[in-house]
Amino acid sequence: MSSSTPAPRRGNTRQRIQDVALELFAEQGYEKTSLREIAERLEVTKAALYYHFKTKEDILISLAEDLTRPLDELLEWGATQPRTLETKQEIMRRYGDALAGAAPLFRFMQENQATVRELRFGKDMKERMMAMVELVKEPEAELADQVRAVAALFSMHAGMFLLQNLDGSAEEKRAAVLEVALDLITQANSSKS
Amino acid sequence: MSSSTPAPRRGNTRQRIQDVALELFAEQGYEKTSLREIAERLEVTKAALYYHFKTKEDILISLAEDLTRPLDELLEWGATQPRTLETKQEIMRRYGDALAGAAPLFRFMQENQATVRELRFGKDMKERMMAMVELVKEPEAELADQVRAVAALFSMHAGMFLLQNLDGSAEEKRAAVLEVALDLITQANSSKS
Amino acid sequence: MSSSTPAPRRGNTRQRIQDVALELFAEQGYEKTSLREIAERLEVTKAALYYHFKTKEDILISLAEDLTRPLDELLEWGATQPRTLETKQEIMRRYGDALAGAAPLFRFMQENQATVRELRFGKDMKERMMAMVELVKEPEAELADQVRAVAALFSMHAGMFLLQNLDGSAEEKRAAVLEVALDLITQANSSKS
Amino acid sequence: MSSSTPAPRRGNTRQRIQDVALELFAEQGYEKTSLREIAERLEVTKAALYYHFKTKEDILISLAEDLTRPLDELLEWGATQPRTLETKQEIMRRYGDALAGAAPLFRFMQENQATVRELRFGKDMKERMMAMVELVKEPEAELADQVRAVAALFSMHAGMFLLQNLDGSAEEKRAAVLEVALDLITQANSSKS
DNA sequence: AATGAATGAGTTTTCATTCAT
DNA sequence: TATGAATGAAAACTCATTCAT
Repeated sequence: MSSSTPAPRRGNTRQRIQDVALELFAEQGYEKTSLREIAERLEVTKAALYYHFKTKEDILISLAEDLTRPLDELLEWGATQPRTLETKQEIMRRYGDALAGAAPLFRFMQENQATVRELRFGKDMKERMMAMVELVKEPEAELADQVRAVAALFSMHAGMFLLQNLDGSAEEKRAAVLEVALDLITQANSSKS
Repeated sequence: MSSSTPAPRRGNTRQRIQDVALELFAEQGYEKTSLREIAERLEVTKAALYYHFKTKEDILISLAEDLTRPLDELLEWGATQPRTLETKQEIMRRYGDALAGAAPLFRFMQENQATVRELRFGKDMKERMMAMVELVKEPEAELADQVRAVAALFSMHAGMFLLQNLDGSAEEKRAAVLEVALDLITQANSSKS
Repeated sequence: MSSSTPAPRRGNTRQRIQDVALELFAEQGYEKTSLREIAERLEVTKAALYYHFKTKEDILISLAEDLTRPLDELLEWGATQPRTLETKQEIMRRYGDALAGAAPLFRFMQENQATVRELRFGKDMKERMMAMVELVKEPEAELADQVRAVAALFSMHAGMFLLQNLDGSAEEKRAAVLEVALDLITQANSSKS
Repeated sequence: MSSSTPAPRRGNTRQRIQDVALELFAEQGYEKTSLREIAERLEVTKAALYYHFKTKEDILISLAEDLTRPLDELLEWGATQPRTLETKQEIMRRYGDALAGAAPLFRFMQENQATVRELRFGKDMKERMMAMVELVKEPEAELADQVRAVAALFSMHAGMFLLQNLDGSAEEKRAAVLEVALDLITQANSSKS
């Protein structure tokens, strides 16, 4: 009603909870992070968290949705495109963007699979990955090419945490990762089966 | 067949604890698995666990060591070999064997990274991976080729859990994964830098 | 009389915990008293104790502070007074009052020295006693007179628990103890060194 | 049968247990000292302790007896002597010797009263002290003189732990303590009632 | 004279969650 | 939009003790 950027400490608590929770979950894992810790860091009481989220798991789910949404959008978009090599490459590019845009979240999901798996969309997670693979491989690809498609996707994940230790600028690295991934996709799609 | 007494309870309890623990940790994650659960499944008391392991974490560590050992042996072996393409390929092959030999353990480590990271050899885990990368890439490889080396290794991990859903026999799949990995290594080492 | 609900459970829980804890600690010792016991006697859950005190030790510390405070006040007061015999006698009198005012606490501290010693102010306890001794003896007193000062203080402690068995009214006994203590102080300060 | 000093590591385990136990009990208190700790320091197993003592408490009792014995002997001896001032002074001297001879034990008993009290001879402990008081005071002494007798005894205890911080050689200090104690006894016995 | 393996009962502590205000 | 006070359930861990060998 008044200004477009609302008062800094008003109504944004829900968001702040998510931010802090993600930070702590990512740092120490979901189970090792207690609501007390989150509340303390926010300087509110635990009970306040319950005003905004029904359970601890709900916080996690709300976070996970932020991650799944762009992924699902990408899957939807991909489904409507022609199954050309160009489309596949574009999908990989967009996948890379999605990853980069939600890096900590992605990292967290990867490092807490055991937890996330139970989360009623953990199965989904795997299914989503399989759906991605479907989108970027040839329908009747032979095994090795399927593996290449999988490898392309996972290389991008791996890029997120192992490549930190390599030298080169972040952009250079992203570019290199993408290059390799696109390469793999190209190979996977060029067999004369 | 021979004895009739309920359970011989020989000197194998320590081993049995490790087995059950691995099974449960892998299934539900480390933090969600309580010592009570482990003890119950073994039909001993919690206190018995503490006779064999000083803490819960100690159980995990003892398991992790079973995983790290073959990896370290491979790293040592690799360090003594000539840095030829053949060696690198052999390293990948052996890496695949190590992975297959300790599959549940590996899977567990991957799905519980957040937990394992704290474990004083979590850092090491990353370092070990970096050391592996060093072994299979060219000393002065350009970024894309470094990424290829990383991708080769991670593809093998990915193989362990995403490929379950693909069809084909286990051996076929292992072979396909290896093929792609070797391919990547070969490419990574064939740049005319 | 007024309300009919089981227990008003107002904002006095913290205080009630301290009361019950002191009672039980004094009766059975700190280590032998479990939080379960305290909680049961208060008809709250163990967790409620943890709402008010971060650890069991914290309860003990909070109690100990109630004892140390008057003592420290006395030490401060003593430090500002002229070092006359009258002052010293007044210090002893006040010391006696402090003792009487916190008798169960004092008794507890005395009977649980082994525990209290670790408590980061256990050393302090001894130091405090030494500071008291400093206040009531001559600066350059010879050994025997120093001992007399010590004896004066300790007689007052002894008075608290051994004299229970003697006959005579409580006041008579307190008076007798004080008489002896003042006597000792007087002697300790009358040597023509 | 063979030599008078038996083989150093033969049959003396019981004694060694007592030594270590006393040391640890004195340092950390009885309850805080676990049998595991004692066993570890002796480099035997917990079960070995049970070969020599039926329970943990038994170890404590065996220690306590070492303390009570000289005290009881002194009480007996005192009972057979004429009730003169000289006797009383001699009792104090002997009491001082007993204290010095079993210093750590005495210290321990003092710092763990809460525990020792339950020990079926804890009551006894107090009774013993009262018996000592009886021996060194006049039968019909007035209250102040009774207090003086008590103070004399307790000064000797106090001497054991507070005087550590005073300077002067150990002998000098013992002598000073004894002087004060004898003084108090003399005063206590010189009233013209 | 001692050990290896285990137990039962307990301990302190932590956590997610609730609810009246 | 929150808080203060509490709970129930469970966790990890410890301890004294036992007993077959």
